[in-house]
Amino acid sequence: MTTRRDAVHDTLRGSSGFRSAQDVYAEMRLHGAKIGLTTVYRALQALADGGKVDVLRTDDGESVYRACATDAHHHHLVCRKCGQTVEVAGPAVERWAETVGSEHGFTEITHTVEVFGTCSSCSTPSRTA
Amino acid sequence: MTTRRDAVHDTLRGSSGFRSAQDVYAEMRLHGAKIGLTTVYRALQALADGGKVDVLRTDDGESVYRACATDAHHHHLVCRKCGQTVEVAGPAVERWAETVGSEHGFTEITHTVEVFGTCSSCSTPSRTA
DNA sequence: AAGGACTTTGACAACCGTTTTCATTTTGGC
DNA sequence: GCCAAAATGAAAACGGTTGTCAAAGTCCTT
Repeated sequence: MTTRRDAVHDTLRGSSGFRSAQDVYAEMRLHGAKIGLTTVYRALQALADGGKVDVLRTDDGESVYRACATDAHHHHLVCRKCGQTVEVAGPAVERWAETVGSEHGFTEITHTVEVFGTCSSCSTPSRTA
Repeated sequence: MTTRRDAVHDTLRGSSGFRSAQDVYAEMRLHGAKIGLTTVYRALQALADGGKVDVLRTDDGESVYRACATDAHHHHLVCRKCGQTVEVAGPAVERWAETVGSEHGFTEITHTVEVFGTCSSCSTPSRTA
């Protein structure tokens, strides 16, 4: 059954940012779910393989996952403080990547584009109190 | 002394693609260098911190390094077969990232952009014999 | 319902790249 | 030559991730 996998997917949907496998595991346990870390990893991989969630790597090599609102190709604008993420399209970037690639004789072009910044909530100094 | 660090830097310069710390270490040992893995890691970090080399993460979480021809901000077009890398500029992308970020109220925008493809040498089928 | 084959699960160990530790060596200054 | 500070590197520690494998669950057939 895919019950566990769905549970993992649901947990991910409950968050607006990217979460690590261990985050998801911890949260599920907090909410009383009976699930093992191994299963969370497997569910996340399956979800990622099926294009149900997006994956990216943090600077320290951790894989983080996020349930995307759309199946279409898109990129992310991630707040480096709170992790809040906005899905953004970048047609211009897609074209640029293709162009740059073919100019140099490369084929089967793919690309990774992620934008980081500090969101308005986090950039308001007096908001931390 | 920075002798070891220079040696690491030189080794990196001898390659046209991104190399992992362990790759660099292995190659240096092959060429008879007396150096420890720890030192290679430290040298690579120092080089990266000083902006002397570019770092990125492979899909499996390994850090790979490359000696850049320029200190200026640029991106990479990497062959997914042989690793050959071309440095590319993308002013349009820089602007796009800024625009997208500020449209959503984000500040201090940074971005990661890498383009992957198959280079002309690697895409020629009969070249493998 | 019972039996059996196949799948899923999860505790735990193994992995692997990376970082830390710490004793030793090297370097530079006096 | 001597001492203090920095660099080195072997080995241990670390941390996220993956593999192992036996136990549990599921589904189909009888």
